[in-house]
Amino acid sequence: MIQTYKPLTRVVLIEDNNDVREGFKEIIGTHAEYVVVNDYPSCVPALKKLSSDKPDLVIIDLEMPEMHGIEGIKRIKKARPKTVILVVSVHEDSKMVFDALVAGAMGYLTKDTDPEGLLKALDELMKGGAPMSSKIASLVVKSFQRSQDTPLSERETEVLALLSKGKTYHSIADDLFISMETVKTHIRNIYQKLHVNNKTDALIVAEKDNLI
Amino acid sequence: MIQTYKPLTRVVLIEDNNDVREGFKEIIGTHAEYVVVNDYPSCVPALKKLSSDKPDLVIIDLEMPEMHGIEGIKRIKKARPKTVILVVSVHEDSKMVFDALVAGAMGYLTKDTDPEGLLKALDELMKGGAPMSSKIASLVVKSFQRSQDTPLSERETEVLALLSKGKTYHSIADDLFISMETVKTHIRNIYQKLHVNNKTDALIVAEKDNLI
DNA sequence: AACTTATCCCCCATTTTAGGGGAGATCTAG
DNA sequence: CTAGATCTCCCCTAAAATGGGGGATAAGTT
Repeated sequence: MIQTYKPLTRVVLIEDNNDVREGFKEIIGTHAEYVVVNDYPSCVPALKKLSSDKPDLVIIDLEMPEMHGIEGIKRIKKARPKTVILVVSVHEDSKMVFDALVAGAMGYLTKDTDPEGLLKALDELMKGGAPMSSKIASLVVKSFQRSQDTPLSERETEVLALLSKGKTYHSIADDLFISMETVKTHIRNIYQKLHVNNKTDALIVAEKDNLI
Repeated sequence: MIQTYKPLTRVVLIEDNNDVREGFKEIIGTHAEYVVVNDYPSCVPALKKLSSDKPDLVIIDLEMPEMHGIEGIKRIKKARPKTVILVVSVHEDSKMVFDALVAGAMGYLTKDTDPEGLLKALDELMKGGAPMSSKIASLVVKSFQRSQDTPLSERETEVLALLSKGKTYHSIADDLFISMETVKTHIRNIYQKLHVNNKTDALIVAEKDNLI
């Protein structure tokens, strides 16, 4: 019998805790479509073996010795851009989550995920989805939403948003169909309300307070 | 018997297709924790009744007559910031999705979602999650990731990223511990590579090509 | 050897920004 | 109805920032 139909998904695990790693291996082993080709306690050996392991999917922890998982994700994506990466971490703080996604992770589970949840996430990933634990998903969605209590008026917010895209007063004026003088006035008022006196500081405050 | 424990979650439906709306009503009616206090074929009447409906959760379509769902979301969030909003739409294009999330939606389902999926999403929302169909989730996650094939070097990308935050050459130099002259050189090279000759255009290209 | 990258320097003109003044129209809230 | 906020526009001026041109050196890669 010739097996050409549906090749197995090659999985690599990178997780420094031996028990957790073995647990993952066992869980994934129960699923017929996945094969764990290798597992490592650190990114360093995993990166060395990338070209022979040829993983379709990497499950990676973040807090690990030798090399941080975020750095590992970057290097894996650089070497093999098509590899799908799933983070399994205890961290639920936004910086860690966003850094991981920016680095190239497509999914992010917290460690309290149960076996079924893990397998479901793998299936979700392989069909092009982006599985996330609920806290992670809400972090991500909230990152799109701006603060509801802003000192700025709607028009000012609009001007600040264009300013943040690197537009000059002149092009903001064109975009909003108003004169450059009006743009200047808005910006002066914005600076006053945000207690700053230049563009850079205004954008730092805007970023911090989620005004745009 | 005094009922103080676990008040029902008040749900409002806004969906112009009568069949779909009735379907949702029926599905949600099967769940003991939710009560559909009202349902509307348009945002306009829904907004008028907001203060008496007092919804904890609004399920809303996007393409509707009289007022677009995005605008409806904005107004609902403005009037009742704590209301949780779930979009159920056929649209899977990124602009629509991001506009909805920016406007204040916490979840986004496509219309092929089955009844169990809908109820699961509601539960997820009420415990602070952000349920999304898998295509939507992957759109959202991908929005964090930058293009893998950039003409820019790592350092140049770094400089461009700081430029995009509104930093001046001087503060970029400080941030990267290099001289301002070096920053200028990097920026000149960036402009050449991106075929532009000013900051605004560079950032437009960067945005379009996902370089930062 | 040629190329890319990252770093730094000079000169110079133009563009952009910021701060000061004021003013009229509209709208909202007290 | 009045006071405040918002949005619009104008004048003047000076400082800050940008961009374009010319280099150069050192490290690293192909």
